[in-house]
Amino acid sequence: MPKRVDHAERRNQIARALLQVAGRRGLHAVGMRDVAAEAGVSLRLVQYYFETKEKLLLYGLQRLAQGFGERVAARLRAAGEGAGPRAVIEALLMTSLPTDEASRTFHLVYTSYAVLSVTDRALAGQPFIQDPDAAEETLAELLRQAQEADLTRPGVDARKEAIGLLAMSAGLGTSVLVGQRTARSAADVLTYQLDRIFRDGGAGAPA
Amino acid sequence: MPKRVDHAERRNQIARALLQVAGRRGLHAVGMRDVAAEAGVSLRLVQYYFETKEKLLLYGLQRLAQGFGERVAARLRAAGEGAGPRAVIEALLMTSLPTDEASRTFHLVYTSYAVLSVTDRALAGQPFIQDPDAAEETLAELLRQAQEADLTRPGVDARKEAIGLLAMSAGLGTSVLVGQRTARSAADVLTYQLDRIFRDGGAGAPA
DNA sequence: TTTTTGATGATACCGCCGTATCAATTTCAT
DNA sequence: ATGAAATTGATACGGCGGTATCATCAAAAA
Repeated sequence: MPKRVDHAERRNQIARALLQVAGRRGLHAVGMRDVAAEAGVSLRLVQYYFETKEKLLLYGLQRLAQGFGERVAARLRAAGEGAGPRAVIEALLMTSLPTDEASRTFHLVYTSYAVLSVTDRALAGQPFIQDPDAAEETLAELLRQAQEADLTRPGVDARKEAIGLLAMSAGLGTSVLVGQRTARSAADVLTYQLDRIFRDGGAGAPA
Repeated sequence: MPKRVDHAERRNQIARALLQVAGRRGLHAVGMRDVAAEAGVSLRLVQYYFETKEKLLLYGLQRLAQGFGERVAARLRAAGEGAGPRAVIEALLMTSLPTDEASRTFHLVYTSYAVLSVTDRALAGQPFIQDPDAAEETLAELLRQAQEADLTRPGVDARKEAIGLLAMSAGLGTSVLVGQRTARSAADVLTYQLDRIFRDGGAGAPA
């Protein structure tokens, strides 16, 4: 009968616009009108697909996390098939560092969301304990596997290392974002930690 | 001549009010009127001491960093006089974790400032590379001293560890803030790292 | 007591932002 | 073509937030 349009695709297009503007001018400075303009669409249409701004933000957050997951997966694919635990862990940690535009936006906007979630009830729900929790679990499991394969040095606590590494990469990401240090030096610090955890001879062995 | 009032004290009072409101409702939600109400003062007076909101924010940021420094110093004093390098480092790292109301506010507001500084030119200046840079330098120097005193395990890179520890404590602080983990478990992770860096037998030795 | 400074009050301007309204118009599968 | 869905347009409301104005009152030092 009528005009058929992929609803989900439109929503993603608009959410993408939201993240682009947020990455450029900061999430706090993003208005509905800005999103509409960035998406090349009328303000009315943004209201049409997301009745309220809050819903738009929520959906944007989901898309942001999803995009991050896809970038991790892509990096893993690029690392080859039977990549060892260290390569997987490296992919996970390095992807969150603000190197290119995508990861920069991710880090900035994600941090903005995190700050908002502390005080705003609407965002305080699951979205901010779900994804990081999953990452922690994944990383801890990878470290445990590495231990069983005798790839790690003695005295390594898988869970504590997982928590520490994720926190460190997040903190490093922020320092890169604010211009305190380069992405390169941040990556070096992470590599240093991995060299400490893993035995010599693995991928990306120490100098 | 006329009524004499401690100008600096009034400014601090107002700035304190700003930080209190920011810690409660988030920095993004703080208005001039809120600050005035929190300080028990008229809106007009806030304009009187800080002509513009931007100046108020800048001054608030300074006060925030200053308050943090004072809390570190206090914790050091409490740790005793001739505290070893590890105790000093612990004081530095643990103070930034959101345990009580003061440190919680510090972390939240400081992170908000950091996010803003990425996109807003007014805040993008020194204030965000100055203090963290100083902390990094201090920490690196402390680690070097510990190395010379043979208190550390072999293979420790003082600077990389300094950078890593600061980033980790910042990241852990955020995860505590958003409710992902407790301050206690975050502290455990930091202790674990210090146990790894320092030889056994120092203050706060491993179990 | 006068004079200078601190402090207040009420109020308004202006602009932005989220939201709402409603009619009009384009697009397409049937 | 026709009818349902998609999309737009113009526009407005109400609220809030930073800033400005100006007159006024209080206080304390000279």
